[in-house]
Amino acid sequence: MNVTIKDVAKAANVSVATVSRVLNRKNNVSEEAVQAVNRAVEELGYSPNFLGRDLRKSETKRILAIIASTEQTFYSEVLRGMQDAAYAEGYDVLIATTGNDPDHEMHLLGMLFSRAVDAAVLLAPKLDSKTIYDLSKRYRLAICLERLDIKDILCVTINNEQAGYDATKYLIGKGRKRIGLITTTIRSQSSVDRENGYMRALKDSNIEFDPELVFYGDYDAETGTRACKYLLELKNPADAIFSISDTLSIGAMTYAVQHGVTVGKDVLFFGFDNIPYSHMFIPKLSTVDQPCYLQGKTVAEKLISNIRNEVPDTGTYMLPHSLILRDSTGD
Amino acid sequence: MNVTIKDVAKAANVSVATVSRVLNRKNNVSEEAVQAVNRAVEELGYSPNFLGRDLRKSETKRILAIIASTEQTFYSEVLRGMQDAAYAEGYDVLIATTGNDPDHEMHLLGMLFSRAVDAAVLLAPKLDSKTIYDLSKRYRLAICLERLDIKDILCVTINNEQAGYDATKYLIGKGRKRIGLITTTIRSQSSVDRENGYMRALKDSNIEFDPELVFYGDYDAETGTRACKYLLELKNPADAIFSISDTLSIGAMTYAVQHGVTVGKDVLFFGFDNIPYSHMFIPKLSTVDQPCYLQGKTVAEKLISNIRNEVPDTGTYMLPHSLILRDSTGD
DNA sequence: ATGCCTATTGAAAACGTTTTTATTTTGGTG
DNA sequence: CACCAAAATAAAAACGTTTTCAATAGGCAT
Repeated sequence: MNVTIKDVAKAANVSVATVSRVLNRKNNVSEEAVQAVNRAVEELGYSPNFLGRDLRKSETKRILAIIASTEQTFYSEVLRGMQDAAYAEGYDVLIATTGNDPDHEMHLLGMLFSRAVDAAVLLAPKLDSKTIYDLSKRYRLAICLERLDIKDILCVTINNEQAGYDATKYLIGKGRKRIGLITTTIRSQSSVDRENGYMRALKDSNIEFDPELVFYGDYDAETGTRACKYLLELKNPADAIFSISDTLSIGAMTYAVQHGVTVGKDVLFFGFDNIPYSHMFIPKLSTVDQPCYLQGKTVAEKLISNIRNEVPDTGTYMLPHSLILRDSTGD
Repeated sequence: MNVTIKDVAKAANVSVATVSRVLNRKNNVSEEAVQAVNRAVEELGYSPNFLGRDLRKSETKRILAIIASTEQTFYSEVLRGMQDAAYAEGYDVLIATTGNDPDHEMHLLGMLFSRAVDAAVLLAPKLDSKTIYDLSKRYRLAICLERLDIKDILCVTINNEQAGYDATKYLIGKGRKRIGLITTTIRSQSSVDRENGYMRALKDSNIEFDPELVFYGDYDAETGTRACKYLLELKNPADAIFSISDTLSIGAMTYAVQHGVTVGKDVLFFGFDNIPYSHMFIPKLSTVDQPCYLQGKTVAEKLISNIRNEVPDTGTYMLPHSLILRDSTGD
């Protein structure tokens, strides 16, 4: 029914081995054969079945990027970095989403066990560290944008703790003492790290930590709005708000603007991720920038070299972040 | 090196055929054998190699969604719809991005030719219609969110022409006569359709089309900002602006707000897509809502049933859109 | 002419499954 | 106890490639 390498061989009057050699640009084949095979391929409209090839070669030249959802727009640059690096090495990057469901995450990792891809990158791991760690011993697996509390697994990220510290410290430097924190109930290592940075900055400045100033919620702007309402209506309200993501900050600022609060003066806002909207929203949001493209590129490069090398690189690479200062902190 | 079905067979003291039957839950196998095999699988940590399985079965149970980039956040819901439908049928959805490059799009479709996936959905086709059409005759291929100027290929979308008409007509109904249009230089059928709808609405209301009122640019907010500046600085400036995407509208409104223009009164704005930010941005943006999740779900369902059926459904399905009226049109 | 090396080729093995076909075992019936 | 059908199993073929191995042909030095 479907045209296979055998049909091509027959049409070109050569053996399947020769066809394969031509198709894979091996050098030890006569010009004559090359012509004949190419003509036959053209004529029959043949395109090789990778299922056969992959099986034989035991490789697919594909790597899988596992993300939570395509909603968080800031994955985009990371993925582009991965694509570029992978493509340059002859690999394709496939993306799959977990919806933050550990079971689904495991299901997708099944593609790794079953050799449907050569390697995988977790960009929002929800499985427990031990599980991931064990898997990383048997398969080519890396973490990006996050880190595990277990070391010894290839990991490309930023120092989220330090970033949280830096942002909070900046607000404190502006004379703020009641600094609210908006974070998520869904725990990720990066959130925890950012929170810890926030704590350390307070401690560092002899400001007592007030649990009332922490708001836990979802990942969307609406949560930011509710959080802001809550934080500003406290008996002892917040005079600055640090969120672990720009989306939350923007939601928060929405509330502030609509309730006559002067952003950047009455209350300062600091976000995280430097998403495109953070500088489109008025007032513009101060935020922490992380090198998305570079993280993606780096993790793909290292992972692919791990595929090739016998002993894999299991290091942790923390790329530099930076503070972007805009209207929302009065800059 | 790696544990295969043979090793399991040996360990369980049965034939590979029996192992396969157990693993695939065939009924004609004794309870005894089931136990033995399961024990062996457990012991050896075996997980089947899909390259072998896929080759033999000539199917992968995976479908590929090809998008431009993960940046346009509104793909997210479409993909979720596809996932849900696919997952329910035992399929996985893989996502790959083209960056609007037709060559890369073709490269990705190679996964279809080479049987690395069972079917594919194009969500932002950049290849020419004829090429796609020809491919759709040989492989399971569908279009979503867009349509081709060639019929007779499975396609799930909305009536973009009508939607463009509706939005423009609404602005006209508000007494506007100088209606600007912000659109993209990158041509997609949906953009063209929306533009045509805009034209038809003008004609319908005996407003002469003025090419000066059309601004072509990129897909980002910054373009919207520039466009707005241009449209408001015309000798005969715009009193309403319809953009083919919310991102453009938001960029445009950013300019208006910053230059003392009262949005929803001095100038009306109408967007497209109803992205989350459209109602977070202040003022809130009036926009066209399209049923993203449903389009994704529908196309996946129909495509999978096409995989199964001998003669495929090649119909075009236009799902209903609706106008969302908010601040930016003074509602 | 003979032998040897190299370039090119074809036959066949291999990859790890599923499925078909053939064989053995089981259990029930006369 | 013999027979048969049904159930369970094993052996082998099949999927479409790549790669190994062996064989052939041709060119060159002796």
